[in-house]
Amino acid sequence: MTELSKNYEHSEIEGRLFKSWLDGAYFGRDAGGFADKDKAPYTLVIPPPNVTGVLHMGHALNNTLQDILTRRARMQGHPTRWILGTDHAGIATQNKVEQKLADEGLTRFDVGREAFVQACWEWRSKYGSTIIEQLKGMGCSCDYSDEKFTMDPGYVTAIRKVFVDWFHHDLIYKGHRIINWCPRCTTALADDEVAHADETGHLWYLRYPLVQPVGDLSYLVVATTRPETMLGDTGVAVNPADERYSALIEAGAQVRLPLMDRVIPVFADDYVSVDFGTGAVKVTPAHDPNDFDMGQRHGLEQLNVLTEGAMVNANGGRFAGMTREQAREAVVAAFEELGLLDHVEAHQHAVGHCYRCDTTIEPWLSEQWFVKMKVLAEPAIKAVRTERVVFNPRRWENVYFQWMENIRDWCISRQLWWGHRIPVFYCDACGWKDALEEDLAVCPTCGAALRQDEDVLDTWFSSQLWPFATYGWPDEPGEDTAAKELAAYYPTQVLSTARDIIFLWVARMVMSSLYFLDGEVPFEDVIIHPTVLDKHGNIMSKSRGNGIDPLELIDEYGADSMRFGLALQVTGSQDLKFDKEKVMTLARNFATKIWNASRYVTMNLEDFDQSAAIDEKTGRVAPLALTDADRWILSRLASLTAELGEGREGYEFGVIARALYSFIWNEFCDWYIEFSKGQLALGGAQRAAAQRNLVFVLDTVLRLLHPMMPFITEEIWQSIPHGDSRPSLMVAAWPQAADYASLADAEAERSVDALCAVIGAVRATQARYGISPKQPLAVVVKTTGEHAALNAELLAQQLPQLQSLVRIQSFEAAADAVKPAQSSVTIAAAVEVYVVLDGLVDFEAERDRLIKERDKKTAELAKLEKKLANEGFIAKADPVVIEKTRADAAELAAAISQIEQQLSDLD
RNA sequence: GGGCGUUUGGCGCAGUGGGAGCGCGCUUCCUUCACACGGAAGAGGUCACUGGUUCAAACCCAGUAACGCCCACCA
Repeated sequence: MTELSKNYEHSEIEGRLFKSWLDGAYFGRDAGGFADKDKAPYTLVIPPPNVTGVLHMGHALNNTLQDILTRRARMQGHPTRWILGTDHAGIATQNKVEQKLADEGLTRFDVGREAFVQACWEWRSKYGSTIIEQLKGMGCSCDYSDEKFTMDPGYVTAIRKVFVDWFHHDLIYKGHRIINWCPRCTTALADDEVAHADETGHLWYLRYPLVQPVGDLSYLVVATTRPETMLGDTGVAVNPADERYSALIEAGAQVRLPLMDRVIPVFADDYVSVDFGTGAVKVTPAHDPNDFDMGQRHGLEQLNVLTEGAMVNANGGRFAGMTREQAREAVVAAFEELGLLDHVEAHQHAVGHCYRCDTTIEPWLSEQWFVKMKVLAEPAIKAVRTERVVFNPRRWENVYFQWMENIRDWCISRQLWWGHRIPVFYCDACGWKDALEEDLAVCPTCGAALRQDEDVLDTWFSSQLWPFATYGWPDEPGEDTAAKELAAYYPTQVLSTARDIIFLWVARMVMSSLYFLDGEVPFEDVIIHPTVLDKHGNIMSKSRGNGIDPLELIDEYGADSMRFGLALQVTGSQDLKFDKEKVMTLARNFATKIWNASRYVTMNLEDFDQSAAIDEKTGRVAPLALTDADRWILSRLASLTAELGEGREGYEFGVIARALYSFIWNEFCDWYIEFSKGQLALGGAQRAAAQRNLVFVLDTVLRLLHPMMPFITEEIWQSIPHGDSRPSLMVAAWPQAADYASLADAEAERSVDALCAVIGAVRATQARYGISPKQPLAVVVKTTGEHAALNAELLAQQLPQLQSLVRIQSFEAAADAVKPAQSSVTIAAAVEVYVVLDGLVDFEAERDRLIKERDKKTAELAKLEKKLANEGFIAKADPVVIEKTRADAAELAAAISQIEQQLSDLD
């Protein structure tokens, strides 16, 4: 047992305690030997942070929540494991390494694929564990002894098994089509990796001359937001029902494409809407997905005019070599020069951007690998419909359904070097090709050298296997370790993550798990946590410069305060506006309060007889309900343990944090500690009981608070004589509500409520008349209501507690007490409190106050009487409510007549 | 164009049918032996608006408005 220092210094304790937890091996499944093997296991997988990642507020929140769940489950005795690891993060990591090369004036092509991949591995070993260290700084109780990585050898095996299986079941195929292309990353992206943003651009109206005039028409006007793509136009489309153009269709009209001098057909297609633009659409099959479809339907040529870096290629004639931005300007200028620019309008439209580098996406025609999603999605939809997987809050299920029900094939190939290379092998000699789980050098049919596909897989393709690949699935031949682990610990209990990866990640884990693990779901619950916004409600972003660095918060306020501050603000429906000053001050003050309350407890234990307080069965200090104050705080503690819900109620982090805050501050500190001062001063049995209860209540709340504030609770817990033999609070037993239920005590609560009312009345009287708190006062209390006689007795017994809070000259409590002369009156729920003011105050002020009080109560009474006069209320309301209303009205009426009486007494 | 969320005292937020709460800030008082990152007493709100259901609505229903987020191939 150590003495608690005068001030709470988070920086002094955090590192030391974390090390002691590591040394105790509490982060593993058996919690250093303290887990209860008979209990159900509890497992969650961390959303693997990118190796390029540094802790941001979203991580701070998400990992706080996961650690709360993990620590609570561990204390409840469940064999608990929070599986840790990182994601290789294809594009992000490749960008970092390319940037490093660029600093040396090199590109990846200069060093070659092999050396580049090697450089990525080196980068990862150098920087990839940054975020892991930051998680430790937060106090996260992940299983650090077995860290996973999405490119571990076992993970590679998993990837290849998945790919080969889907390939052989025709769920993976290669297709030539328009995909989202990032010209800066020079790779394809999946649809959900494209972020759309509304931008104000232009709608350019271009004139395309007809080869042969038809009627009055010598040219067509088409509207476009991307004039540079006209270089690749191979048709112009109109709606078949559009009468303006029906003559053109009948005549089989053609236009001569300006600048390119190419003759292209005018045709009719239902896709074209009559009322947008001019009703005539330029068709660029190689650069627009809709145009691609129309091109397919009408046999148009697909003319690619852009390079992979989004420069105009040789097909672009004299515009070749320009960037797409330059080409846009040049094309518009050329049209203007030719008198073919009809007009320009401002136009708002959504533009796609790369989610990794924000570059404008180019729809681009290329050969890519796709996964057929419909077949996979169906069982995944069903798993959520049947509540085998439950989202919290439930409304996110709608988002999931909406996407899953409209799912499109998933483009999984990336033109990168860092990642899982697509395991498809080709024989150029005989045309053989196949997907293989093991590399193969020569063709099995003709013996020629094989060539492996150049592309790598989308990072999310590997992430989707995370919940089971981290168990070592699939087993190496001859081993069944993973199978055993999965049988014992799969599915995991909960996955906590941000909403923006519901599609990218959550949905895909459900699909792949159902497919590869015999219909098993990857997790039972999904927590979609709020988004952390700045205090004005804006998304935190680099460009806004409004981000808050969690590391600074930890440094300045401590990890516990950050965790508590975040947890406190988690509610089901609302995003989290993070006002650093307010939240962190609140949380830090709370930590200080707990620290000081604990110091108070330890400072009053010099003669504590622990052995007399130990419960033989548990070996821990047990409570002793001696005084009403003792019985009251124990009863309140019983309520608290019941309030911290089990199961999904345990996801109500804000509710739990608030319950703990208000119990500790407003009940334990504000009242019980104050009451205890009187008891301690009395010595004997009262003192002993107070000591036991202070230790017991503090012990219990530290346990309850530990998942949210692990460091400070551990530090204090190590310093108080709770009697528990466990070496760490991390592995101490969770207070079960059932074990505390017998402490509930309605009578004690009533008694202390009355006492608090008396104290409140005296304090208010002092404040009102400017009487010094040091001035001892004569106080008479008349108890009223149902338990008047008993309450009078109970109050009289609490004189020591009363005296710890207010200076008393004399005290009397009785059901038939009489108001002393020259006294003020305060009427509360079950008591009328008279404070003798003889010679202390000006009674005119007391008169004014009483009149105000009377008027207020009269107004309240009128409200209740109106209600009671309402026939509907009497006929239909719950009898209990009616009874309560009647009682309240009677009480008010009595109070008013009391006040009237006092007013006349003043005369 | 669809969908979702939010709207409660100056600020940030709780509160899912029976007398409006918390923290910060504000006013007044108090540095006595846990804590001034504290204690005590106060002031401050027609719970966005309109209509409906109900004996009773911040809470349920319908609609409106503002703000925010997500999804969507109209050039």
